[in-house]
Parts: sequence; C-alpha cells; structure tokens
Amino acid sequence: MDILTQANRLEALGNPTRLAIYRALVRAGHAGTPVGKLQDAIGIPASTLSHHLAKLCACGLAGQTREGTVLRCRAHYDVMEQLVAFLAAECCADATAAPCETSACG
Amino acid sequence: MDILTQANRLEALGNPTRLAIYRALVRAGHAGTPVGKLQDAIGIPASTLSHHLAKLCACGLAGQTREGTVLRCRAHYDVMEQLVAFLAAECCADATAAPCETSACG
DNA sequence: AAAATATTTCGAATTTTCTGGAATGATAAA
DNA sequence: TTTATCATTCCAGAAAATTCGAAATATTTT
Repeated sequence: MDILTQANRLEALGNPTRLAIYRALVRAGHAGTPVGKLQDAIGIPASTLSHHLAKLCACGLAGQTREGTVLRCRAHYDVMEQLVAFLAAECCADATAAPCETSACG
Repeated sequence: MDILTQANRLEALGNPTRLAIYRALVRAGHAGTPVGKLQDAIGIPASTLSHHLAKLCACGLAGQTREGTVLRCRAHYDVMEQLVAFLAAECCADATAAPCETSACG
C-alpha cells in the first residue's frame, strides 16, 4: 500500500498514449496480445511503444512473456484492482484510512 | 467520459506531491482546508503549492472558494468517483465498455 | 550459418514538468 | 489609505518525459 508505488502507477496511466495501450491490453483479456499487434492497433513507432510498455511493466500494471519471437503482453488486473482500491479507500469521500492528524484539517 | 480528461486526472494524481496534497484535501473532508494550512501540512513553498493546486483544480479534482483573505480548497469527490468508475469499467478484468474491435485482441 | 521476424536498446532532439524566489494581486483591519 | 496577511503569477533554471530513427538483440526457420 505504498503511496509512491500508487503514484507511480497513476503517473503511468496519466499519459494518454500509455492509457490507450493499457486499455488495449485490457480489451485483449487474459490471453494478452503481442507487441506487434499493439503497434498495429495504436499506430506508433516500435521504439516508442517499447518505452511505454516498459513503464507499464516497471510499475506492475502489465507483464510480458516471450513466445518464440513474439512477446505477449498482459494487463495485471490484480495490480489495477489494488490501485482502484487505494483510490477508493484513501481518496474518496468516505475515506477510512489515514485519518486526519494534521493541522491541514481545520 | 472523455479519455483525455481521465488521463489528465490520472496524471495530476501521479505526482507524489500532488497526491499528498489531494489526500490532505480528502482528509479535510467536505469543509475543505485553506491553502496556508495545506502549506504547513505539506511543507513546500507557497508558489510550488499554488502550481500543484492549480493543476488539481484545472482537471476538476479540486476546487477553491475565497473566504476573505483565505482560499479554502476542497476535493471534488464526485469527480474522483467518476475517475474510479472509469478505471473499474474500462480498465479492469471484467471491463464491459469499449469491447474489443481491433486486431490487438488476438 | 545465414536469413527473416519481432522487439529492445542506444543516442539525441524536443518538449514538458517541476521548482521556488521575487513581484504582484486580493482582501481585511487599523 | 496605509499596513498586514494570504495566495497567485511571473520568470527562469533544472530535471524529467516523450519521441523516434538507427543499431543491436533474441528467436525461429531454412
């Protein structure tokens, strides 16, 4: 439940291109999708896509497994669910965690 | 439900300092908190804080109302709930919206 | 081992973000 | 109207993100 970890994930999804990539992974379901097909779908240069995928993987939101010459990418749903749970628990109206202790709550 | 709008909000929360600011706003509840108290709580220069608050307000996640010389800041819970709903609906395992239409789903 | 395919890493330019001191603007009190 | 307080805007430097062609790496096929 590290805040910096969650911030890193939010930042990863905050880039419109990466959000599009991540959504394509989600639509691909548990089977995932090869990098090449992602490239066709999103329409950006391979090197750019690779950088974005690296960021999504580094923050835990996605993973890759090699299948021959192809790299299959998958969304890590459990990590996204963690993130959503974090937002719901600590950033919404009825936030229960991290109760007010500072002078900022006056 | 504009994707760019949601990406903008995710980006806003993706900065650790801004996430801390936003969480302080949430902890302050519906009453909100003045900029000055936020500054005491977070411990950053006024101009830096002001920039971050401006970004949170610009993307809709927060708002400000003047009370005399004081500016009171509040989290916009409905906007955050929209964002969480977006993530749950389009970025999680059982995503129903935006069904697979592209070649990226093979 | 050479060729073909898939993808990453390198290198470098461009753009954007982040930061904070100084100046300015807004409001209230004396 | 002067003074004081609160907060933003201006300005500019430093750091980081974004982009993508070219070169390199990984794997399979012939």
